[in-house]
Amino acid sequence: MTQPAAYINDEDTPKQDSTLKVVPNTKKGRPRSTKSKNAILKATNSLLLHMSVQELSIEAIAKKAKVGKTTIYRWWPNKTAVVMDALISQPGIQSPLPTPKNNTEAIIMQLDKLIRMLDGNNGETIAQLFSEAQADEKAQKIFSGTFLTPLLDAIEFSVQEGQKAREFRGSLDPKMAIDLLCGPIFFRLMSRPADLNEEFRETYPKEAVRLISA
Amino acid sequence: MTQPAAYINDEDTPKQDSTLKVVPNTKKGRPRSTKSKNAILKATNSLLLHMSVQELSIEAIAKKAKVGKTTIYRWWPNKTAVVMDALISQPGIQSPLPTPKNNTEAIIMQLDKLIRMLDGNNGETIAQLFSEAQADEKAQKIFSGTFLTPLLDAIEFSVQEGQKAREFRGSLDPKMAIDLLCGPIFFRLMSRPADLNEEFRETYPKEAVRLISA
DNA sequence: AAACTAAAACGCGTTGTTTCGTATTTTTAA
DNA sequence: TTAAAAATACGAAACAACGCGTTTTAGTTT
Repeated sequence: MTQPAAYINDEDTPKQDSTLKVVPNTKKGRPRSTKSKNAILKATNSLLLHMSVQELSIEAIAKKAKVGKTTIYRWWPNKTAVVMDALISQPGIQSPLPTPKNNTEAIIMQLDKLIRMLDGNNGETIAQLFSEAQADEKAQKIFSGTFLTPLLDAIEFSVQEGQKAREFRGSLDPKMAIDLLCGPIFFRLMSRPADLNEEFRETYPKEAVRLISA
Repeated sequence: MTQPAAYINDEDTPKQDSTLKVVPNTKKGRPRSTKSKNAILKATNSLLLHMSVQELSIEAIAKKAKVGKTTIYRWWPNKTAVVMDALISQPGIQSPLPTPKNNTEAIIMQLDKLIRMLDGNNGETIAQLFSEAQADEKAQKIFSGTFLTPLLDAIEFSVQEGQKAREFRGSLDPKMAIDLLCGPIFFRLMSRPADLNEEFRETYPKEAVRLISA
């Protein structure tokens, strides 16, 4: 499966990344402040309740977190990375799924989880990150690597397993299947986010999996 | 059906709009320069071949079109409106469809046309406008009013007609049908635009209409 | 006379970077 | 064992660069 973005480090195991951010690979000197890091992520989530990703500025985060801008720029390559980190640092956002009894159920559970994640304020933020990624290559890499690709890979895996097991139509291109399954969700997120509600969450996943069934 | 955005005027029939732009309602004095208008739209399209909507600035348009910024701001409320106008001013972008023999065919033709429009540079631009609309209410109004709503209304109309004629499943919520039909297209546009190619255009519309068929 | 035109300059706010003096931790060496 | 040195972190402040929408100016077209 996909690795987490390399600029996200465990507190004690810094790693290297060629494209995103150069992280010191020694342990000399003063270690970074966990307090500052947490304050930054917390401030980011707090500010995102009242403004868009685009409106959010590094300056505002620094001010709210009572932290220097330098500290932020030292640890994240850009705003997208900070916001992405803040998102996934929220408790409950990456709750594991129970074991499905077949691939149909697996798909349904994954779609249900996705819709839950996109319902509400986090959904707005993710839509804005997705948007920002359209024109900004760095943002694109971070958004894809941290969020989109892992998500789609997991679904593609279930699709392929389901095709092997003859639960799903084998003639269907897996990429097409992903678009059929996820496209409507993201489209609704971006065009009528208010309709991404409980009713949709209860009806859509079953409907969607029907579309790819054998 | 939906009206075009009111800031888009015929050369000789200026209209009023409360929200977007106040347009003079008399015919006294010097009329606006058609040359300037065309130069602005042409310069916008030209610049968009090499940069994103976000990178594009009103200043750059004015410079390229050899026009004062004042002239642009007098006739369009913001960048989104200029870009939207430039897009639809392109020849062939709003080619009328031949008369379909039933609603199934109507849907297929509409989807085919949409995919054609989104394939290539215009697709990138539309994705960027869609993105910009996520966080900017003015951009949202212009994008929806000029592009998205008319498109979706037309498809919804065909869906409902098809349901009356028992071509499509009557149990399906029309909004859901629209998401099923258009979602995958826009999702592919924003996640893997290179895959919005001829093969997709030939396979997807037929696949999609199958999903809502009775 | 009225409404337009291009061009230039304006103040404002935001951006990412750099510089500053200081704090904390590890390494070195007495 | 302990104390100085080296390394890296920290927050605050100042920086230049940029695009924004507005205003001013002087000239043009109907």
